[in-house]
Amino acid sequence: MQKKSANATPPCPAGDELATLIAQANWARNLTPDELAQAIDGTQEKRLPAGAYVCHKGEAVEHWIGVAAGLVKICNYSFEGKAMSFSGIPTGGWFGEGSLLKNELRRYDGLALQDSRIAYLNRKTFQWLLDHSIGFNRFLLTQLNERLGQAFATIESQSLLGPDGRVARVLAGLFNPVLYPGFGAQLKVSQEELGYLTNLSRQRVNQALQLLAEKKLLKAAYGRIEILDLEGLRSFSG
DNA sequence: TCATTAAATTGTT
DNA sequence: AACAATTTAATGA
Repeated sequence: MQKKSANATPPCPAGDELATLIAQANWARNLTPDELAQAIDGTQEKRLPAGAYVCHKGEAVEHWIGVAAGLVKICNYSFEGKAMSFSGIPTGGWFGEGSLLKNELRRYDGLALQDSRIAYLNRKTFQWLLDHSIGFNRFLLTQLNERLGQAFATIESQSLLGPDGRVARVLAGLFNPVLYPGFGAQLKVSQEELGYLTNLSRQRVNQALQLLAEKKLLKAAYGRIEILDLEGLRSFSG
């Protein structure tokens, strides 16, 4: 895939590049010029190679994090490293506002799946925007509402669908943001991990995968899943 | 680059 | 839950 061009992490880009970046962000559209300037001023960009951590579980949350380019995997651990859920944040996505608002320690790891450019907006600026910008608040409201909706959708499908449907739905959700760039249609997920995600036994996951494979919706390989029909997975309800 | 070994993942009972 | 078979990753010549 990608040849590693050494760890030569380039220095932070010129300010105007960062400015362009912020200005194009969804949440920046409704900011006044002054607010936008503040946002840019309070943001720092880092370039991270694939495999690097964007943020760590347990650390004090000092930044709101945006994916300027690349792909970040958010890993959520429930107990001591066990049961996990994760989702992908594609280019243009911002996350971490929940922990920032609640002033709690970060509850997940963020891992760059590709070489990525990550924007860190510091807490002080975040607070300032919260206090001053209606547009910013409007964005947060929308984003939080959207997350709430997704959470409900997940809960709903968990109780309404059978085991096979749950596996299909989780996979579809997983591939949703993660699929696009250089991954083809493959995602590295073991059947055991899928078990954690769906609250099913590994054996049952295996069974579900065989069923879904029969229906030509996916192909199961060692340690990874190849999606053949994403739409079919989404609408699978058997 | 290739062979050997260890670790991880899958399929089956 | 436990076992065997298979695949990948790591190691060293």
